[in-house]
Amino acid sequence: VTVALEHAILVALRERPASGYELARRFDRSIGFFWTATHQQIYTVLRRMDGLGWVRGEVVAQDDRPDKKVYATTPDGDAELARWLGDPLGPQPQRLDIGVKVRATATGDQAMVAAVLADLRRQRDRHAERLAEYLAMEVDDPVHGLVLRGGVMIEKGWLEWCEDAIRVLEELP
Amino acid sequence: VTVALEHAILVALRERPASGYELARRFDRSIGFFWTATHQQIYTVLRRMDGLGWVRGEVVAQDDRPDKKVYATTPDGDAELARWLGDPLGPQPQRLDIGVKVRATATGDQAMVAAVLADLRRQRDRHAERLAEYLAMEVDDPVHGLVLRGGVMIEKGWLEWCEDAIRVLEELP
DNA sequence: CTCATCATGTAACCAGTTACATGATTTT
DNA sequence: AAAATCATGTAACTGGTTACATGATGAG
Repeated sequence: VTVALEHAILVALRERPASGYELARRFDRSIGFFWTATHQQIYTVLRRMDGLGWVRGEVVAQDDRPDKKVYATTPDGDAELARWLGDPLGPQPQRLDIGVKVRATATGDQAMVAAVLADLRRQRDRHAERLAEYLAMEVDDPVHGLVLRGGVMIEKGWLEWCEDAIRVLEELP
Repeated sequence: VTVALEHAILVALRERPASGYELARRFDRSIGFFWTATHQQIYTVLRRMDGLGWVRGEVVAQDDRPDKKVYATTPDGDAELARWLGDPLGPQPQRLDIGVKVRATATGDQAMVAAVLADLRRQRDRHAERLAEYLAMEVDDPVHGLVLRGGVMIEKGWLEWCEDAIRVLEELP
């Protein structure tokens, strides 16, 4: 295993043991800055990790809600995480749809430019929204602050770039 | 088809017709800012696109080198590109290994912090390198300039964040 | 009684990666 | 003769997405 959801889950479970359902919600928030995952995938991977002995799940009965299976990391899981941390990361693959779209306008007609402009405006608004969300968050832990600043940096960068792109495409021909 | 390599290839072929081999090299450079692809994948996808009628390949004999198959977009391919451009992009999935690694240090021991620091320094150097590369490039086309500024923005942002992260992790406990 | 939330899964599919393979031509 | 570059592919695998499915519990 080189790099996958497994390690993100190990990190999350070390912060606090959780059920698949709870993990899925945490992957929509803080951890989701850097990694997203659906509940289907999380359940599947948790079972595999249990089989590998990296985590151990325990059924917890609940009165007011359906029962849940709470997972925690094992020493083997911690060892695997340490191994992965020591493994240097390769170059991150870039995959940016909006960049491809913008590039298409270099040889595109009026209609294509208009379509990309519409998408750029949507994208700009989305980044502005997320930036506002991040700026409203407060954290005490220095590492979480660092992670948050990463999110702010990304959103701010893209927001400015979208505005730049809109300006360029509007004044194109 | 919602969003995939196909559209990046259509954009590239509209800029200039090319063989699979040539495309693969262009995906290592300019287009690679926003999309990467191996030659294996490119050949496979080109054949499928030929089957769909989005591109048409023509064998070109060469004296000094092996023959090649040069592809160009067709009207159907252009139509498919226009359709995709009009289709609003969904939220881009974030997947950032280094962010997961940094977050692991929040509950990690000394050895884990040291491992992540080492990776952060490697990552920082890589971003600095790429930033220098981008800053050395010159373009005339306004759209290509825009795309290049996007690359600069990303690299600069990550470079600063890596430095931030190194500072935080060094002064941690 | 119905809807929202909590909770857990299976199955089919797809895009992309990795490993393997072949052959022409040019340069050293 | 060997190595580098140009050129094109196939096959197996894997991580992740999408669609489908079920059931408990509590709130209105």
